Amino acid sequence: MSERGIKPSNQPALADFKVSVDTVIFSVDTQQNRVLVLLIMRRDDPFSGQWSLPGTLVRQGESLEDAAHRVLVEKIRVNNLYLEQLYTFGGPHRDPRESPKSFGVRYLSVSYFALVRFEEAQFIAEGVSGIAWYPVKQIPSLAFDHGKIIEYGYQRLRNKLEYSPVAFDVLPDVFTLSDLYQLYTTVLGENFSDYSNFRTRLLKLGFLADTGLKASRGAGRPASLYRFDAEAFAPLKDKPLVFL
Amino acid sequence: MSERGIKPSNQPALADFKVSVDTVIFSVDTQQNRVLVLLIMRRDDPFSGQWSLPGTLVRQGESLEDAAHRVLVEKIRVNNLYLEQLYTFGGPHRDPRESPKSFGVRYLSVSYFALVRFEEAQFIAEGVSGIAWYPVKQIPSLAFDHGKIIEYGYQRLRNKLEYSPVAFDVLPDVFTLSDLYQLYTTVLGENFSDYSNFRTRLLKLGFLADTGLKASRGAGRPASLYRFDAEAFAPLKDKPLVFL
DNA sequence: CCAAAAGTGTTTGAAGTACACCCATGC
DNA sequence: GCATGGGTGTACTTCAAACACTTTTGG
Repeated sequence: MSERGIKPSNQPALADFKVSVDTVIFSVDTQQNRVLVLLIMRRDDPFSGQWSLPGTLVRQGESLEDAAHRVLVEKIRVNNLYLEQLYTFGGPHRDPRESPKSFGVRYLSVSYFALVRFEEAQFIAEGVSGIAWYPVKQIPSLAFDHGKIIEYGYQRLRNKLEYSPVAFDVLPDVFTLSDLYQLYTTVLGENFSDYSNFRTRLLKLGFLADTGLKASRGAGRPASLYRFDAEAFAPLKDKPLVFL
Repeated sequence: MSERGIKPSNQPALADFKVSVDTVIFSVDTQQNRVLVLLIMRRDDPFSGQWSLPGTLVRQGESLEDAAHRVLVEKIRVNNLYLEQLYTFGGPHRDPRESPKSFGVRYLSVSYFALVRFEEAQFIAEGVSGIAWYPVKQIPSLAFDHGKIIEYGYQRLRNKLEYSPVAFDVLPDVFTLSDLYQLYTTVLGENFSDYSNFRTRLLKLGFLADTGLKASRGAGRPASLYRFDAEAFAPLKDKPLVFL
């Protein structure tokens, strides 16, 4: 922002960019203990036939968030998800289209981080070809630097779980405390806390409302169903709230 | 990244971008209890004559970090600072140069967050006109959306202080425990902890090495000088380390 | 000797850790 | 009744908050 719009001829040439918005969409299958990422099979060059993150190039008059939402709604048909900006990858040579033939155009990617409820997740990829959920532990080789973006996003997911209520964007509206615990162990690993202590701490925080309903799942005592109470949580926002 | 390089005519037009890198550089004057931001007076349009963040437009073949460093080294002559990416602001109409006349070119800003030691900070702005340190509490009206970027950066600074050792990127190599405490109160406010408790906690963490030297500053008992021991800190990296 | 700044110690209560144990259901 | 998963309680330890007190300097 410190150079002139019309550049004097003695100034080095500015780079021209196309900007893509690529989103790492996570979902968690607590039953099978897996964190999932939504991938899309590319149909066009470059990297045609390879898996990649869902994304698009930003159009005229469109904001970054708009572009992200456009892909989510039009292409993947996802609504109501948690979305936040992740990181911007902008080095040269990250896109093979950056050849001299294309007049030196650079491709920059603003990545986003998103979470979907697993219930909704299931029928997103269903039947449609060229779109699939992959476990984070088994991501195939991806187009561009999308592998790196996923790693970065996964790191963010683990961090966020510890100090923010993102868990409730992944869980269904109504859930049991073991669902919640399962989610945490799936993402964070086994050794973060004892179930009993996790339970007491979370309930003491006071933003889990008991619905009075019970969930009976095969054998064992039926579990109480809880709902996340956003209002009760509000005062705790910005506090150094620790779930771990 | 999901559209073709050569767009079919039935596709909506992609936006063309220039990308700027703008850096919020913080320093902390613990003596005067002030957090400072480095600002630059713009000489060119748009916003000529207004204060702004140091930044530049990315050139051909240059990475984002490269561009950030170029400004820091060439224009501001700062070396050895902590630097990390902050956020990317890319909505349309954030730059007045985005007129129809300029063929719809958009301006996107990737912002960075940086910290300088106050010792070095002082002589950066010294004598040179059009460059100055402003207390965060008294930032004037800025060019573009730079005011918003600073707010975002200041938030980051406060967060980072609580869980990462950025303090030692701001303090001199060798410092007293009250220097450290001063830094924290300056940024976080008075009520975060008692000096005596702060002291015990920090020393117990074990990454502050006593140099054996003493600092005598006027009246009062001389203070021990400490040095940040990066090796001793390494194992604590990524841990939910809390300074607060 | 007194003020100023650095550094130590003690008391108290809250919170986390690691368990052992009781409860309700399906088969 | 017994295996299975849900839920409660307790003893132990660690840690943070508050504050009183000692030490070393300059004047």
